[in-house]
Amino acid sequence: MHHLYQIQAQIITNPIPSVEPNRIAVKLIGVCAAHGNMRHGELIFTHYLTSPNIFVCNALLKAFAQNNDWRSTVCYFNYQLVLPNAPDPDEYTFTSVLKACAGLAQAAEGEKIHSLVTKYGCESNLYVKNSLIDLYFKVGCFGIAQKLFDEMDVRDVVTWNTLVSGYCLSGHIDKAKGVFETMAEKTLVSWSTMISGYAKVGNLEEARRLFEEMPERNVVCWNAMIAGYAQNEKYADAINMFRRMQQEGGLAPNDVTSVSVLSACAHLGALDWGKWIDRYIRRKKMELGLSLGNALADMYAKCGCITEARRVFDKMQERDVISWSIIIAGLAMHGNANEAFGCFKEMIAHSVKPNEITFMGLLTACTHAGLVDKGLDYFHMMAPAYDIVPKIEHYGCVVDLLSRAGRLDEAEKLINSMSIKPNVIVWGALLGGCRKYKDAERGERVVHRILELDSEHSGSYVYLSNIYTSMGKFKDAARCRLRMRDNGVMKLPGCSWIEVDNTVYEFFMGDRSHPQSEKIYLMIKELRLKMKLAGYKPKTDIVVHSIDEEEKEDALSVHSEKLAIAFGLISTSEGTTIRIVKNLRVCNDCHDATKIISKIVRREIIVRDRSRFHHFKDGRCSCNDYW
DNA sequence: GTAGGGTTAG
Repeated sequence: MHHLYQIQAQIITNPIPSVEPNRIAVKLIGVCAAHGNMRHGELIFTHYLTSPNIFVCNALLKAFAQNNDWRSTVCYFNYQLVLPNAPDPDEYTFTSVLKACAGLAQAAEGEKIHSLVTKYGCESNLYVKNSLIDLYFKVGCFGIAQKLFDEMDVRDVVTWNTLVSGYCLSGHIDKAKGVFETMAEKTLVSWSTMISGYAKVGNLEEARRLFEEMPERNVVCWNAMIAGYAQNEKYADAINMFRRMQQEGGLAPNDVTSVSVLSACAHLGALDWGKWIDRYIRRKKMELGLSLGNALADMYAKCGCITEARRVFDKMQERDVISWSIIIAGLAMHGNANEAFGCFKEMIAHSVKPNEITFMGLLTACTHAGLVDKGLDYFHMMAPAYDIVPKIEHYGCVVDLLSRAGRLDEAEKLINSMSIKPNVIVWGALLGGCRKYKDAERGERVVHRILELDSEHSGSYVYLSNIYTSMGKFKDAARCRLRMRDNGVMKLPGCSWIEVDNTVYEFFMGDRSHPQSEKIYLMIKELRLKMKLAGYKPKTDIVVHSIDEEEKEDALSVHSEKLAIAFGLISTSEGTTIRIVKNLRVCNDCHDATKIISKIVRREIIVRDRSRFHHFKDGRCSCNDYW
């Protein structure tokens, strides 16, 4: 980048008489675009050129379009139209601006440009036609796109690819497949388009089949496959694909690959892999742009390293709403509510406008710290101050906030006053409060509302049966459980992960499938003995189905996180921090047990559950038992 | 000109 400034300075102080300034500007803008520094490219255009010609105008538009800055592309195009001495747009101009319009999915603007294409006689150009087809697909006008395609006398492979991509984007995957199969010539782009098309509709088997079948592969199709897995919650598959890419592909992962893999790591809590990518990024000196920086910060936050997340965030050159939202949500997950609020203030000071997701972060920060009124303040601030209409997720959070604090009346009133139809999650949050504060009457009412919406809501059945049991209505409780079984209701099985030596091990409740299972159970037995000596009493009252005390205790001791912790203890060296990720919320008993275990074995144990992080150390937890 | 990427309640 440095030499660019030198060249530029030289031109300004010492213009080369024989060279037209526009020619130099075209080159400079090209360099700026390649470096992603369009602020500078814009400067060259606006400040150092007295009479830009068509070449330099096109170079600018192309540069913006290349950097996905579609708004600027359209903006400068419109500017060119109204400027008195500006050159007329040509087919190069239109390809750039049509791409930008497609990116913005602006139908009205697109139609306006289409008419200009005709006016300036560029409609017979193949590039322009291909761009028009793409545009019409992206604004949802399949009919017009197909008609333009049908009317063409000459089509190239890009024309066909555009058609396939258009049908994929609009969800007409079968139509896309039909076109794809009739194509005489297929390029890497054709295959990648189909692969990502299948991935987008969740058909990973078909995506994979095409991937295995294709004659050659580049980074993009590997990325499409990895991203497909990551976006369909098959995070382990995404990472496995990434491993395979390195083993057999002979291709270097790029920033897009890293973003997908980091997202998978974040979801799995696979810190070792995440750190590996971080080192890779540094080794390859990849630029920490918005996407990559955000993905990296989010990975660290979700893997329990909030300090590291903050370090990445601070190092980023540019930060957008997403960056701020990630860091706020990260702090919230770790229970650092005040820091999250501080970050929000900082964000506003940097004049970044918060979005709905930012507020989710703030609200969860309040939930995890039990700051009810602060949460209500944020909730009521959204619409008037920031023009964000609260969505069902925000209501869910606030109902949760009120319910946990025992303000059940307010919570129920809020639900009944909602302009959106409350869903199972909102009611479920209230049900949680009813359980905690033993409000059986309200609880029954809520259960009925939930079962109206979802007859397979396992939590409701379990709750109802517990209520009946505690009231001594054993027959009702039994009937409830029977109904649950008859409806085929299954509780989501508890599952925990632990990463040891770059491998993610998965444990289910009562799991005995692990090769070291015997050792694990021996460890649990030993721990249970030591815990008893330390005065720990299992909280057996939460176990519904068994009667026998001994049996209840057994059921508790094989919760998946206990298995994962036991495995962690036998397979890592003394003093190492143990990191567990869990798909459900950690139960009361496991929470107590883990606190004591951390003291007995003198280890820090970090558990990420469904909603937050618990840092167990020396018999205490960072959540202060509020979760 | 056509393919691949980041944040969202329980």
